[in-house]
Amino acid sequence: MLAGRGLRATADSGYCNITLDWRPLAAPLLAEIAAGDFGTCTPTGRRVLIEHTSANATGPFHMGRARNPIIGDTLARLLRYAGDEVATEYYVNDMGRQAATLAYGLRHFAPGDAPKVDHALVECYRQANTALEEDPAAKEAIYALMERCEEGDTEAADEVAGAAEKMLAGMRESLARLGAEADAYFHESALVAGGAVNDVIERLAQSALCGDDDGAKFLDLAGHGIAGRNQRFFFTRKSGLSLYTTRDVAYHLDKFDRCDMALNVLGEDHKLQSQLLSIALGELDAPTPEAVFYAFVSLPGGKMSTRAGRVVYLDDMLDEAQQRALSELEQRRPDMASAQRQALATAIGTGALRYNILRVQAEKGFTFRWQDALSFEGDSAPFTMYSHARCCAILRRADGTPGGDPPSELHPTEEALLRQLACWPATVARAAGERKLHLLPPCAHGLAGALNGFYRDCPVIGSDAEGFRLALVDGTRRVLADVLGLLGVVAPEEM
RNA sequence: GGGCCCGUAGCCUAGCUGGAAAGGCGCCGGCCUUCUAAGCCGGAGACCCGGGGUUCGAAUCCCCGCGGGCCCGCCA
Repeated sequence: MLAGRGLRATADSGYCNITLDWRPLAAPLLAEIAAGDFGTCTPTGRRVLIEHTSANATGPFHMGRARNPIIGDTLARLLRYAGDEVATEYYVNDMGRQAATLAYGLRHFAPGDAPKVDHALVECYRQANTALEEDPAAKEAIYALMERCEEGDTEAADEVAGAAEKMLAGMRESLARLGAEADAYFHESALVAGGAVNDVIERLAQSALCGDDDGAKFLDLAGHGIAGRNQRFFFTRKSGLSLYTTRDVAYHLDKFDRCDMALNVLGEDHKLQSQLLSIALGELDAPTPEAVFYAFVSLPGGKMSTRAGRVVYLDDMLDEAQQRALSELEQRRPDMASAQRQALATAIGTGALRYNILRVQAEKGFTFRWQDALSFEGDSAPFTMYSHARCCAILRRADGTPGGDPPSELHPTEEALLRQLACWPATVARAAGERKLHLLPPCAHGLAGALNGFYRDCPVIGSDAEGFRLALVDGTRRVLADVLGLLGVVAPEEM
């Protein structure tokens, strides 16, 4: 693209700076963007299965857990854009102790009076948990329920799975609000019922690393560089029943029948578990999943704790953000129809939340503060959305057609905008290749900022370079819409 | 006790395959009769946690500390 075009090199204080002449580059670049697949890659044909969220159905999402679906969903959008065939999946833990505890709670305690089902049912779970700790009879009942599930007792399995399903229904509403519902929900109970877990146990038992401690089977991982001396990875209890990771092995074997690559979005507390999973899969000569880990979100007073009542729920955060967007719109756009205003406020609120989470590198923890989370200025989703709406406003009002030669000399803000646009494919490639979602927001912000500068200095409609500038605005609009799309943020035509 | 992650202006973050420290919030001062001011322009503010080492050159790589997070169950 650069061949035969203007390039100028200068020496400045020991550095060799190369200056591009953007004028001859402008038309080809804008034509490429207008063609519609700028930044997208050629299809790879690779089937990627992204597992995200998979939170146990024990209560509503809080902001700490909300990082998972936002990262997972965005990763899916990004890899799809970059050419992969992507499916997302939520692994539903509908057996095991927590699910059995919830089932016990539903049977013995009354739900709270919150209108949303997960918020109401968490009361049952809380009380059941207290009973589990303080009442030996309750503990016995819960463990009995759990074991009956694993032994294939369908009545018990239905009760426990049903309880999880009720709670999950509420949680899924929250995911839908975020725009981060998974494509499929895979139930852990299906693995036990189908015999897949027993297969895994039999196969692992044949491993050279297999050991036995009073009937409980384990893999001896001394040779695998696992932390701590004498590390043993148990895959059955002495009763012969499976453990969580055993079932996870079965789940991954199932996944690999359906995909070429498995990508898991996990909290950093799952690092060791994930490592054990991979070793076990390796023992079975199966592929291993790739993981994206994220650090936890804390509150100014310390970590989030449901028990201590120090939590910020995702639903409350969304309500607050959308409410705030709505009152902003009421002030700024009294002319807008109220249904449209409502829809826009929803988009702005959820967009702002997603953007704020995605801005921070996954492996860095951060402290949640309402005032930061609700800031709609500067480096935020609304900033970029607003620039997109500006592009649309210009295009809506213009009569001319986009296209044509650039002016004899590009304005610095035109050049800056072209430069931002030109970076997009490389940003996509790197973000997708390195699974670095945090590269996307700065790209959106940079593009929006460049558009705003151009908007101030370069009149479009009625200018001598109207055709060219319309093409520039339209190109910006397209790329802006794509970045926002990857972030899961609506790109509004009006704001 | 051991393992992994993080530590950059008052605050939140980028930069970390080594080569001119970047953006936002907040603060100070300007800009709406011109395509939407959720915007734009200007200013103040950082010896990049500390100490060694490698290098012509370190926020970036190595070692030792300090501070914070996470993990180390026949739980999930």
